[in-house]
Amino acid sequence: MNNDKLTELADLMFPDVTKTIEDYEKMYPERNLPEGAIVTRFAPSPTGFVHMGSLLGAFQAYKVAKETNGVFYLRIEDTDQKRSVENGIVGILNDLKNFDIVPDEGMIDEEHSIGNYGPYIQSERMEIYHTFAKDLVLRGLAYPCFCKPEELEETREIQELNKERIGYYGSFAKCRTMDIDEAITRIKNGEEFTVRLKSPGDFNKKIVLNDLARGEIEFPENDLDVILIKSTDKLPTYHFAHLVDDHLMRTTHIMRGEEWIASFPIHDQLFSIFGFEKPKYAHLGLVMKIDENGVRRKLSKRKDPEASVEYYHKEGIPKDAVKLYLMTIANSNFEEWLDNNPDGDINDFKYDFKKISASGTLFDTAKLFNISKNYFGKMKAEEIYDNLLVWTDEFDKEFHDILVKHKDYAIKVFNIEREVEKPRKDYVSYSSIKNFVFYMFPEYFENPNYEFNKITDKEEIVNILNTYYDKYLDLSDKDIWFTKVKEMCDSLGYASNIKEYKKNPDAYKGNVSDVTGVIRVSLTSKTNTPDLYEIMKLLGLDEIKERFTKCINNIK
RNA sequence: GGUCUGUUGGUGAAGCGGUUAACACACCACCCUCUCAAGGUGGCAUUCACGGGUUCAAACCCCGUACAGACUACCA
Repeated sequence: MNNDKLTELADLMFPDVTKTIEDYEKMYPERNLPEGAIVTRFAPSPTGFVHMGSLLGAFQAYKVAKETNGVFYLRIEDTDQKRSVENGIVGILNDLKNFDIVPDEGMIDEEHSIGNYGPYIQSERMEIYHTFAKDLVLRGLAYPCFCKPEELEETREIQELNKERIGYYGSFAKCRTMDIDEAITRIKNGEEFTVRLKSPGDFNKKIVLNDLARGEIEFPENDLDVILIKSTDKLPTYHFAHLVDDHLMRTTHIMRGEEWIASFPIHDQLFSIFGFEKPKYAHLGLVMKIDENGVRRKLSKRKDPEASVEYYHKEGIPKDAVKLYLMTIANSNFEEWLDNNPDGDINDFKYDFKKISASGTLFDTAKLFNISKNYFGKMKAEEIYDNLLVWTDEFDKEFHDILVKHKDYAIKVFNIEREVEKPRKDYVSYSSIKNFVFYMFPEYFENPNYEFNKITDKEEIVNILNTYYDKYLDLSDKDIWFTKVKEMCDSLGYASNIKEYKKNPDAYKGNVSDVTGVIRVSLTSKTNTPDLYEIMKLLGLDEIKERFTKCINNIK
């Protein structure tokens, strides 16, 4: 009896629909992929940048797809205009690219995409969503809802007051039972409406999610008549878009943040209603931080600079170091694997859904820095030079020019204590390098700020520098260099043997380290540097003389 | 209020009924040493949020409680 009415209603609600679900099934056939191939996606809003937590998810989704010869694609979820930003897609693409994540399919710039399952931007999939929604209306499983936000708010308040479950369900779902004729009339009158699911669920029945990361989770069935299509822009809500897009794009695995666990019953119900094959789900732990008040909370892109992926790019933390860190929080057995495969490539590590940590992870920059240090420790001087050139070109032009000008010299500087058994590990990022090497470049040594500490007396400093330059300076060999330094110590009343000095400190003015300290500071302005002999050799006799003189003249 | 998730040292965590409760980062001490970094050695949870129970035996199983978090939007 109702069929004609239902058809009239459905046509009225979705005048733009010209195709059927069948048509789309044909347009987007099942992917022809090898056995076990996993199809994943990253589906951000076009906000222009990627949040650390999102990157972690994208990183894992990408990794799994690559490992199984599957597909990783980028879908833009722009159904909420408030979240959209100009050039938002390109920004996201860049952030991903900075971490070597290049989608196989999806958007490639603000307007274009690659792949056969598009459009990959939701605002262009309007008719598709409407086709699916219309099907539901025709089957009596969705209906127009004319409730105003104020009315909804009212029901909510009543529910709160009576301590009832909050939401649009059962007798609270006013439009659910509306007469079709009335609905038709109201639509014809131009009234705005949303499209709601007529949920067949029973809150007293249970469903189970078999989460890849967490095991079985039990829920009551969904009985909320959730909104599928919004009223003003006719765009779908996340829940509906998830169903339509992930089905049509043939996504096999949904890897998303744990904030989505609670809406699983809705999603599961939607897939059931359409009889679509259900994807597998892995809900990932959130990335947290401890804020100023000592409270653990979700990393926020507004408050925390380190939440933005761009931050690491600017800091010059090598992307591979960040990836190593991400992997350690993604899979808890990764660190052990790395220990056993010190030269192993991250691509050789096998991702394991069971090793996803369920609890929210505190973002630990100290750990990241440590990983980065070790990473720098393995790099060759030439590599550092090349990468630093790229980094400075973007972030420190002045330093960039100096590096270009003194290429060979700079590489030698980076090579101090590098290609040896136990290379030094002090660089944590490209941005930190300048602080470690600036004094090696005359351009940065025009007005040094000397940090003398042990020996501070001007006359003594002058005496040491002059004596050293005149009689003991010898760079022909490291042993000879140090022997000479010690000889000078003896002649000036400093202990050349530290153990001797410790036994009887009062017998001396100080010890070798105090004396080399003076030389070190006069040459570099700093008390902590790499091997002094190496530095002096690189600086050369002329520069040493100049710096000694400068020091003597400038010291207060 | 409802639904769900989580809780092992400062941090990330291993553990899945019998362990001295791995490992890594951080921290501390000592050693090495021209300074620093690195490296070496050792220390750092008598105890696994708490309270009951099951058991010869529990961080691991069961039941409560507490705390933290997520969702409960015409946001994703």
